Amino acid sequence: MQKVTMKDVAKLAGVSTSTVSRVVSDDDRISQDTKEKVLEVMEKLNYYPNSAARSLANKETEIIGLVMPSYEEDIFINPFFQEVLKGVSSITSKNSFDILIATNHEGEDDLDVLKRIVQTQRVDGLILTRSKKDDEGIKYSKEHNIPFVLIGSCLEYDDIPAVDNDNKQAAYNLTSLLINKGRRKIAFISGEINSIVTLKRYKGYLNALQEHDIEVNDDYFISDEFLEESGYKLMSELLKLNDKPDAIVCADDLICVGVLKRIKESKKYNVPEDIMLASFNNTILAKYSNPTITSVDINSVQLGKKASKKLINNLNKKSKSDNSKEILDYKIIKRDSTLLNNE
Amino acid sequence: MQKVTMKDVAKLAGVSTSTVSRVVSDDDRISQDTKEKVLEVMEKLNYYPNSAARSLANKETEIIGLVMPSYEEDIFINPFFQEVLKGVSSITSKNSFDILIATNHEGEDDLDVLKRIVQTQRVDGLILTRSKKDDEGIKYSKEHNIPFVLIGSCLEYDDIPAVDNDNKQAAYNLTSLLINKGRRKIAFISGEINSIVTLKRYKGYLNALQEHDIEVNDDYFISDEFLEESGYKLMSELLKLNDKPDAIVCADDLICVGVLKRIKESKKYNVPEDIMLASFNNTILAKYSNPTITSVDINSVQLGKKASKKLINNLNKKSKSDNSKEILDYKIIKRDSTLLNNE
DNA sequence: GGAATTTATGCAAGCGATTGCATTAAACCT
DNA sequence: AGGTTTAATGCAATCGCTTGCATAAATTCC
Repeated sequence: MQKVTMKDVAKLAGVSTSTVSRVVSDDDRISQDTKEKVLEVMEKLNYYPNSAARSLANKETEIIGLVMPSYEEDIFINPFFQEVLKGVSSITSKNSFDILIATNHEGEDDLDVLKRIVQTQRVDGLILTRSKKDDEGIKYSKEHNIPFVLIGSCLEYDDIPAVDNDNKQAAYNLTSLLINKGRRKIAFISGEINSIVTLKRYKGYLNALQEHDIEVNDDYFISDEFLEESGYKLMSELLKLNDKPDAIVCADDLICVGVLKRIKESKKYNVPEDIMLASFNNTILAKYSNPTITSVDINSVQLGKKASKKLINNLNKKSKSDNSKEILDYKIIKRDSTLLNNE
Repeated sequence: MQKVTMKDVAKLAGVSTSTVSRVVSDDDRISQDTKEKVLEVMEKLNYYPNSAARSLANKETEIIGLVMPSYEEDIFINPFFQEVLKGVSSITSKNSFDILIATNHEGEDDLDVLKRIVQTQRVDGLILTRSKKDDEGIKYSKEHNIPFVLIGSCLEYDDIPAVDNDNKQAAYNLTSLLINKGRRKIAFISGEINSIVTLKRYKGYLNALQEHDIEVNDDYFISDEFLEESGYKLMSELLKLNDKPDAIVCADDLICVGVLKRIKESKKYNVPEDIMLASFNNTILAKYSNPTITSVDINSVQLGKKASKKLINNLNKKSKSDNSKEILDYKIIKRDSTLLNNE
């Protein structure tokens, strides 16, 4: 079946394609009468403008790209991603944008994907997540003047549009909570070490230790990936130590769940009695694991929402773009993994 | 900065744009020499073909649309979705496709979204999920000859490309497992009642009861949505009954987790001693809840993979499309929610 | 060595929209 | 009434790429 084009509509309505085009984009130079007539014909013919032709002519796709770095191997399994997506989609849907999930094609690395979808002009803008140190994606986007918003932070530039939480402060508070429960041997287990969010959380953790005059034990800082298996593996390492930790701060729930699994398997230690656990992101995992896990609610859905709002705003106004950084609230959700019976 | 176009490449390489285009699409009519020369220039100029122009000319977008019905209010929160996405993305990335997440724009219903992204020619094909009775999306896609693959089943047509599990059999087996543990008062809690997957699972449940001469109690079949809160709410209903169930089959882990929460809050009943729980989808939730939940692993990632493979195959060959249905394995993962201590 | 193939490339017409500018008709002045 | 605005629409170029067909050059054949 042949697609209905603007020409068909124009002919049937007895106007030119320019007029149809102007009706579609609701140009106010068109008289009410013609507008109605054209709309009627459009309805009748079941006309939809071809989006490729449209993009080609006006250089807008009404698509925004969501980029998740693949160094988090199983990014698609971390509930954090899903919550961000949820937030993003709620905003894009209100603004007639669609979402393109950028995935690495065979042989591409992260930067390649980004380059590809931007240069081929598949998207109008980007939402970047999980930045790392000297993040190439951010650098590239900035240098090439590509509209984007970062969910997270960036150490190299401070004039990039972003939304984030105060992860350092959150980590400080989370660690302090453990310290206030009397723990002194606190480990920090993290994912990818170059991820900014990890670094910030680590810093907050260190600050808390220092502030309470607790000596930093190098054995207590280990990292791998943002995966459950990593948590499991890393916890095995910790259990080999002579001086085992009595509390652990995890950089992510998924990791924490792995840690917890390993502890349970040891059959020698209990959470929270022997080892307290505290984590980040407050995903559904923290809520339902056993015991439930104290976790920092970073407001992931909101991060997605704010980021897409900001991006869309910047896309719409052709003027100076808003390069500010927005800091969202966080909240430590206290659960059983840090709650002793006698409390 | 002006974008580099095919013209620029052509000029610098001293050839026509046709030649450049043919190099891009790796046409074998081009001599090795020119090919190399052109590629060199492309590299040098950092050329990427404009995807809108490309789509406009050849009517292909290399994007596939992933459609999740919004009646699952919080579809983006159900880990099932994420696992499917993971599977899909692993395949698309190997085949140079990108994924468009279709979300309802303001004022649109599910069918509208589908129509829009198809008619505006934003995507080459669709992956539909979670079909319901008289599913309009399927009907529309079929009637309009739109390439698509369904994850799930469809009662109305049997010649549509699909991948699914034998949910009826799985439910039968799952229910039988409970019966074999001596349970007779088995309830079935489900999401959206018109969802095909729910219907099939319900049928399997009924079959199991009948086969074991257990009378069907209408009070034991209740449904709402695919949400945790629904499970919570529905369980409250069940607890009001005089004759309370001693086992529950849930149509989805998310629901089950809500059910479990409600049971725990009652402080009167224990899982699995008083009430056994069995569920579907074997998401990360089932694995980490307390107690862990027996759940049917439906191989969600694989569903996503197979579906996208099938779709891409159908897109590539212009010949007769493969309208077969593929049934994937499932596996009941037995966990604590059906495991008595004395076993 | 010239006809017949084969191989490699270019020409130019699309693809289906948008948009600056020109045009015409209607409305407004004085 | 004649000139000037203003409003409504059309013309035609353009966006950047693909592709059927024509053409030119190189190769093969007898």
